[in-house]
Amino acid sequence: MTLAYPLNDARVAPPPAALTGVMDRLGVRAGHAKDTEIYAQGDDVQYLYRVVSGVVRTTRLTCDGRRQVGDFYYPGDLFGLEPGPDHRFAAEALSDCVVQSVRRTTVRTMAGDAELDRAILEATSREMARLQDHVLLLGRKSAREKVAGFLMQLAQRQPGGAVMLPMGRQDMADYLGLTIETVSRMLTQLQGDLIVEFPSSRRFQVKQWDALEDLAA
Amino acid sequence: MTLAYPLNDARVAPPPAALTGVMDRLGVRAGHAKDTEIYAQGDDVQYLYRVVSGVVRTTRLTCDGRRQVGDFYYPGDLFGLEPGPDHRFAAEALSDCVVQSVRRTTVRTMAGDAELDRAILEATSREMARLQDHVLLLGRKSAREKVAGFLMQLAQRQPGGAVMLPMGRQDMADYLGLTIETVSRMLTQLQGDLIVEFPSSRRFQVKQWDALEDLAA
DNA sequence: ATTGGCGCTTGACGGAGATCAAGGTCGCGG
DNA sequence: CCGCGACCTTGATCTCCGTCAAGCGCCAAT
Repeated sequence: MTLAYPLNDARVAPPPAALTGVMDRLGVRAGHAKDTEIYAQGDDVQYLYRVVSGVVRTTRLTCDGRRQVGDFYYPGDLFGLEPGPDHRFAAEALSDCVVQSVRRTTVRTMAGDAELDRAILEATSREMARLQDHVLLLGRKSAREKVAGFLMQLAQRQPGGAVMLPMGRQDMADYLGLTIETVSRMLTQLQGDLIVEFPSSRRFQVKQWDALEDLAA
Repeated sequence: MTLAYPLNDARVAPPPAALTGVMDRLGVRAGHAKDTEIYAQGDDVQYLYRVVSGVVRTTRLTCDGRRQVGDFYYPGDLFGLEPGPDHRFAAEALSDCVVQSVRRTTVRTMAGDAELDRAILEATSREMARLQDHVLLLGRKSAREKVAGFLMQLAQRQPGGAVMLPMGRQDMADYLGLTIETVSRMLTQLQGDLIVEFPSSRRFQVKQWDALEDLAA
């Protein structure tokens, strides 16, 4: 029995081969301008999507206007994998981006091969792992830990020197269950502790990986 | 496009037929005493489980001892449906309980029928819906709203008059990302507002369903 | 170069919820 | 019936983070 859960590679690993194959062959490309909706909260779940370029975020709005960001999707990531008949989260273009999509029914009829069913299951499972991590993050972590954990996730995706932050402070805040002010304060604090360095507000570099890992807990 | 998300029936609906069939035929029953582990965090994912009697909780521990409760499972519910090769949450008997299990590999070889694959997918999807709701709950709700929402969930499961609370205050707190004191205060507050009534600490009755729904948002 | 606007940071302050510390209640074994 | 222990509630205080309000830096349009 392990007790430490330092990193979740669900976020890094590529999607299952069977799905990328279908996407490659049948995916229809469409461009989406920054901050436009790809599908809305409440829409029927009909398509399966893949990011080609740019970044996508999923969000959910409560009736009184509070916003929760579900996740961010990068080139190569699948999204729109939702269980129910309708989308509980909306998907929006975080930046100008290109997205491929195929009808779910197409995917299903292409199947019969359990191969593809299993691939969807695997992709869904990966989505679940993200959600589980998100639950722990939101439920039991301090602001500082949340922000540190978030930066670590990003840095894992873009290994090497400088890491880009495609999203603004508000998106981070809504992902972490914080306010922009708190996010900003934690960032300057982490920078003050020489754990991370921000040459500009949308770009950073990890200075002490071990300290960041410790914090993210 | 709908904006309000009052209730999630994922929690109420029965599991897919194909799986209950396999469980009925092949499930091996085992008793578990209160507060004992059914599987541990980090264990290999090998079985699929179903609650026969009693209640099960899933929990995750951070290295520094903070605890997050994943969910509570009632008779008829499937659990142990986790994506990765190892369990990220442990499962424990909340009360003395009886649990049925089948090997995943058994389930898989029984398949080939896509029927069963789809059933697992559906069950997994339902699990995801729970997680999505949990994320919203933890990220963007006040203590009062969290507790109200929790009570509503329970009441939906056990329609009719008195609702039992199988779990203690600590388990509620760890599910909601709060402390026992805060949970307790919110309960007395909700009772003071005549929204709900506690004849004893482990049993309650909803007095104003509409007010409770409003609160849960 | 000037201006305006937007996104980010910073400060001062207040409040929701955590922490610390007693009690209270209930159920069980003696 | 009594007493012990686990669980729950309640109160006092503290602290982290949210709120409110400037101020700053950067880019784009005039």
